[in-house]
Amino acid sequence: MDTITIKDIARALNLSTSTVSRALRDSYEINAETKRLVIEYAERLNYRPNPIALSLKENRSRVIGVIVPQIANNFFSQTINGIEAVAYSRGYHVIIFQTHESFEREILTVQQAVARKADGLLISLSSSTSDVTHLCQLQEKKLPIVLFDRVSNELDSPSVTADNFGGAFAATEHLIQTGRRRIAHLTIPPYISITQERLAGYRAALDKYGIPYDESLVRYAGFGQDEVEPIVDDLLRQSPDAFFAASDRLALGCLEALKKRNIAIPETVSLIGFTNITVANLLSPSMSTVEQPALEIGQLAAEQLFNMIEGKQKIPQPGIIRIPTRMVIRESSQRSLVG
Amino acid sequence: MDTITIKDIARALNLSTSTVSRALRDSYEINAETKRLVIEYAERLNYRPNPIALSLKENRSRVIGVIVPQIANNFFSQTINGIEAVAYSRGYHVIIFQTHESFEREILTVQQAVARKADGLLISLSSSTSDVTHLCQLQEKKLPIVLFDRVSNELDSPSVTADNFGGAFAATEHLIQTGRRRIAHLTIPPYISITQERLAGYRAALDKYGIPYDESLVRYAGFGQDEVEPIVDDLLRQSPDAFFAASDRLALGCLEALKKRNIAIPETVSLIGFTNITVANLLSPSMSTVEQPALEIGQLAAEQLFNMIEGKQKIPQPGIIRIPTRMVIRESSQRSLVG
DNA sequence: AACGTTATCGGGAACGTTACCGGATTGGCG
DNA sequence: CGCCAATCCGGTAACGTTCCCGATAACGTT
Repeated sequence: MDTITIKDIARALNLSTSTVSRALRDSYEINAETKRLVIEYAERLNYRPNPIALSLKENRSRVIGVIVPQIANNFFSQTINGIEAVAYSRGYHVIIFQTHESFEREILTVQQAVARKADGLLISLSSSTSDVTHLCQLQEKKLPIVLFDRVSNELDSPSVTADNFGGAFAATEHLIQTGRRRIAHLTIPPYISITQERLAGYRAALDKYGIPYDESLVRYAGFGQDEVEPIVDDLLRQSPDAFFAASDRLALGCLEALKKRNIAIPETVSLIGFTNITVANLLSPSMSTVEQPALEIGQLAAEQLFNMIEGKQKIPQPGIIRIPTRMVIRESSQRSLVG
Repeated sequence: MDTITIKDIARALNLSTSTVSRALRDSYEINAETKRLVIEYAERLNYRPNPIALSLKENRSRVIGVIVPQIANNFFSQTINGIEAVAYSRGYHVIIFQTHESFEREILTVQQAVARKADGLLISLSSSTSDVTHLCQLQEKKLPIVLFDRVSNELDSPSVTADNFGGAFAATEHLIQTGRRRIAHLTIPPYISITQERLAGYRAALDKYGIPYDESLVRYAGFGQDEVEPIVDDLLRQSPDAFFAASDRLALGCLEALKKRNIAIPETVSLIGFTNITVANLLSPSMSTVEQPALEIGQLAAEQLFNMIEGKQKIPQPGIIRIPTRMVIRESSQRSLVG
C-alpha cells in the first residue's frame, strides 16, 4: 500500500528506475549530485528494497532452513540459538521446521524448504529416518546441506556432532571406575547415528575393562510420553547397578522412575545422562551428565553451511566435525558405599 | 537451475504460460484434455509453483514473524510450538526473531520483519521496552499484530496472556495460608506488563489477609547471568519466610542460591515459582509452581493473528484474552512445621 | 572536422506467476 | 447463410528490482 518503491522515487525525482537503482547502490556512473538527491529522498521516505523482488531476480532467498525433530527441547533450542547468531550476522534469516520425529514429515518438510527456495539446509535427522535419498537428490541439485547432531554417513555432506563416542566412553568408564559392573544403557531409536556412536563408546569402555557386553542391558526407547517407565522396569529385572541414559528426556524419565520406586541413587544404582539441561545440579540427586556444546555445534554447522553457500565451495568435503563433550560428575554417580 | 517453471511446461506442450497457469489452477475455461496434459506433465516433472514469484505478485509472503526475547527458554519454545502448529496448518511459515531483551534490537527486528513482508507479527515485548510507538506505526499501516505474554495496553491490538494476576494471587494466598507472613517477591524488570500484573496479584492477596505491603521485600532482577544471587542475599536481610519468584530463571536462581546457603526449604523459607519447567517435580526439593499454558497461549495468539490476516478483520478488537494458570503445590511450599 | 572518450542517464528485458483483455474457432439458431 | 455465443486459448502487463545495451551530450584528440 504505502510501501514505497524505486519507481516512486524515480517518478518523484523525474529519473528512471535504473538511475535510482544505481544511485542507491552507489554506482560510479551516477552524478554525485543525483546520488545525493536520490539517497536523501529515499532516506526521507524510509525506502527499503523489497527482498522478495530481489529473491526473484537473484534466484536466492537469503533464508536458510533449519530442520530439527522438535524445538521444545533444550539441546535443539540452544543449537538454533547458535545457528541464528551466525545467520543474522551474515544477513540471512532462519526458518525453522519441525519433523516431530516422523520420516514422512521430514520429507514433506524438506520439500517445503526447497519450494521456499531456501539457500541451504541445516538438518538434524528424525529418529525414524533410515534412508536419506531425499537428501541425496537435493545435493545433486547443488543445494548446500549440512547435517548436525543426528547425522548420516550415507550423505556426502559436512556434519557437525558432539563427540558421542568419546562422551559415552567417558561416562561408561566413569561408572566402571566407581565400581559398577552391570551398566544398563537406555538409548534412543537405533537408526540414528548418535545412537550407534554412543553405543560403540559404551561397548568400548566395557571392553577396556574386560566386562562382557550384555545385550539385555541395552534398551531403545521411542519418543512417546510414557515409554520410559516400563522400559526402566524391564531393565531393573536385569538387576543393573548403573544407568547410562543417552538423552535429556531419557535421563529425566529414568530419574523419575527410579525415584518413584524408591531406588536409592547412587547407592543402589548410579545414573549419568547425556544431556543439556541446565538444572541438572538442582535435581535430587543432582545428576551427572555428559554435556554437549549445543551452541557451538549450531554455530559451527551454520558456518559450514555459509562456506558452501557463499564460498561457492560446491564440492562439500564430507568430513565430520566432532566437538568434545564435557563430563560433569554430580551426586547421581558417586562411588557407592556398598561397591 | 533445474527447477522447472510454468514456462518450461508451456514450451514443452506448445502452450502459452497463461494456459498452463489456468490449467494448473483448474480454470473452467481450459479444455479437460489440455488440463490433463498439463497436470500430468507438471506432476511428472515435479513442478512446484515458485512462492517468491507469488509473493511478489500478490504482495504477501505467507510468512508470519514471531518476535520473542529469546528462544532458549522453555516458555517461549513451547509457545512457538503452539504458533507453528497453527501456522503450518494454515499454509503459513514462521520466521522467528530474538530481541535478547534489548529495545534497540526489538526495533531493528521489527523493521526486518516488515521489510521481509511478513503478513503479520506475533510479539512478546522485550523487558527493556517501555515505548511501543514503533508498533503503533505499523498498526496504522494495517499490519496485523498480536501481542502475547509480554503485552502492552498502549497498543490497540489483541493480546493473549496467562492470567498473571490470578496466578500471582493464588500463589501468594497459598503461601499465606501455609503460615507465611513475610513473603518476598523476586520479579523481572518493571516495564513489562506481566510484572505489573503479578505484582498486583501479590499485593491483592496480601491485602485480603491484612498483611501490609512492604516494598523492601520486592526486588527486580535483570537478565544477567549472576544477578540473582546477590539479590537473594539482599532479600534475606529482610528475613523473609517465603519467596515468590516470577519466572523460570528467577525461581531456579532462587532455589540454587538458597540451597547454597543451606537455608532449609520449606522449613525456613518456602518457595513457589511462576514457571514452565517440566522438571520442577524432580528438583530438590520439588518446586511448587504456577504453570502457564504456553502451548495454548501460542495457539490462541496465532489464531487471533490469522483472523486478522485472512478475515481481513482490519479493525482489531483490542481485547486481552487471559488464560487461567494452574498452581501445582510441591515440597518447596509445604506448611512449615515451625509456623 | 571527424572521430573517440567520458560522464550521465534512460529503455527494456528478465526473474515466475497471474489477471485482464482480446482473438480464433466452432456450433447453433434464426 | 449469416450472426452470435460459447469454448478455448494467447498476448501482455504487472509485481520490484537489476543489468545489459544504448543514447546523448560535452569534451578532447588527431
